[in-house]
This record gives sequence, structure tokens and C-alpha cells, in this order.
Amino acid sequence: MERDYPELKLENQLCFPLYAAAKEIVKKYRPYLDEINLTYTQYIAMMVLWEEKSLSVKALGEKLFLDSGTLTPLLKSMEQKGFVTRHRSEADERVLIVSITPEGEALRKKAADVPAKMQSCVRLTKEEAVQLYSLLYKVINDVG
Amino acid sequence: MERDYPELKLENQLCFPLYAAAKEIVKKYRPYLDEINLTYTQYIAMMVLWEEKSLSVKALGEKLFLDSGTLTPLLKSMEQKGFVTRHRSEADERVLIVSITPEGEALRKKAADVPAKMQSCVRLTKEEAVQLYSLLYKVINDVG
DNA sequence: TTAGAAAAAATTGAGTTCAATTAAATTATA
DNA sequence: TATAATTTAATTGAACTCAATTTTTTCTAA
Repeated sequence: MERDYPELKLENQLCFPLYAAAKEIVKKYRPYLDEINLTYTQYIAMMVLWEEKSLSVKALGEKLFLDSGTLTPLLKSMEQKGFVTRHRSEADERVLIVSITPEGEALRKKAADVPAKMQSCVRLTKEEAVQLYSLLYKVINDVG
Repeated sequence: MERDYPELKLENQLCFPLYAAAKEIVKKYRPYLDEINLTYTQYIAMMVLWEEKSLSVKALGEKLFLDSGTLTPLLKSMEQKGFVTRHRSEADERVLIVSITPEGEALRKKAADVPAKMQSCVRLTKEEAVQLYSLLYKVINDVG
């Protein structure tokens, strides 16, 4: 008896457009981020650092949903580029503190027009964007 | 003069929850897919193959938004596992045809309960899921 | 106080992703 | 027809991601 399995059709998945949209959007960032010598993952790490100035790898990982397996090489590369420094906490030697450098701060100005350039790529109305944002955070917070 | 740069705050980005949600969802699949010896990318490739039975690498790539750099090693691995075969088209030797095997077909039955298991992880209402689906495809189709 | 548990990063290995290039086959054109 | 352009996969290299393990440090409890 041949079954149809509609639940296994690609077009009936919610995960697939999520996966595909994320990938395509990140790809869109590339030319803009190339100009400021950042990858997408480095870019979101810099967003945290522009706000926080200094925090532990663990704290950064919680904000970005990334672990040390991803962050250790990422932060070493960003240190090489001069955007951050890495040093152990004196209070607790297990903790590695990542801090923004003046070069990292300076990058903020150059990055300031990236969000606007990206917004023009994603042609959603303001309402749609707000709705999408809200649904995505619902997914993130629910998937516990 | 110190600026605030709200447009560069992580919580004001649309791309970040998209990136994070996609990552978290794919991670959620892992235990279920481990049981049927597939990775997430292999799983979506199988979804296409369960429908199409046979198609070119190019056609598969267009459906999945993936190129040969990703698909070539992926399909070799799936061939190793016995789920697909790979052979050149006789009409056009440039084209590599991927075809599902009986083992690949048999996997469909085992995969049939994966979508239901995942749906219980993502606690959106039916209406929210429909809305999210629609917005995501809008993003995918717009990002040209 | 000291052994054991817990916490934080780093490391390792498998797999994914993409840009750029290469190789082979096919199609188009001069 | 012969050459050039195009198409399709494969390859290469850089980067990301995560699970699992290891190392170091700190905390806890006997």
C-alpha cells in the first residue's frame, strides 16, 4: 500500500523556509560585511561588544546561542584583526574576558549603514517585519 | 560625540532571530534524525527524493538552495549509506542524476513520525505557524 | 582539609556552507 | 566546422557549528 506522506513534503515544513531564509539572508550580508572585514558571526559578536564593551565567552555565547567550540576560534580571529582582546579574569581564572579595542570601536561607525542596506534587501512592510520578529522570538524561547 | 547606534543593537535586528531560530530548530531535529541515520541536510534532501525519486544535482540544489560544493560530499555520504545512487545522465554527461534506492524508500516509513515530534517542540498555534510560514517564504522570494 | 563535583574554555572531529576555481561536456556562433 | 561561450559537477580552501572530550580552576561536602 503506497502512502503519500504529506507530512514529509518539503513544502509542508516550517523548518525548511526557516533554514533557507536564514541562509539566504546571511549570504546577502556578505558583500557589506566584506567591506568592513567581518564575517556574519563576527558581526553579531561585534554587536554585543559595541554594547557591552567587555564580557566573558560564556556570556557572549548565551547571547548569540553559540558555544566555545565556535567562539574560541572566532574570537582568536577577531583578536588577530585587532578588534578585541582576550584575557583571563583575575577573579576567576577559568573565565576568559573578551574586550573591545579602539579599533573595534572605530568599526562601529563603518558598520552603521549595514542595517539600512540590508533592510532594502528584505522587502517586508514594517508590520510584517514586526510580526516576523515576534514569531521568531516565540520559536526561540519555546524551543527549550 | 558618542552615538547610540540603535540600528546596530542585536535586539533590533531581524536577521539575528532568524539565524538563531533556524539554528535552534535544526539542533532540535538531531536526536530524531540520529535514529534514522540522517543529518538535517540529508533529511531535507531525502524529502525531495521521496517525492521525485530521481533528479539532477542542479535540480536538487535549486530546491534546497544549495550548490554542488555542499551537495557533492553530501550525496556521496548518502550513497555510502545506501539511500541513493549517483550516475551520469546518458543524454548529457555533465549532468549527475541522483536516484533513491529501496533502502531510501524504506527510510520514509521510519521518518514519518519525525514531523509530529518536531511540531510538539515548536509551540506555535496553527495560525502563528501559517503566518510564520508565509512571512518566511516572502523573505526567501524577495531576497533576490 | 581534601576528595569529588561543577564550571569555563579549549580542543577534536564530523559535517555544513559558500566563494572561487577547475574540468568536462554541450551549445552557440563566427 | 572550429572556436568560443555556457553549463554542470567536482574540487579547494576558509569559516562556522555542534557534540563530545579534555584541561584547568573553583566550589562543595564529607
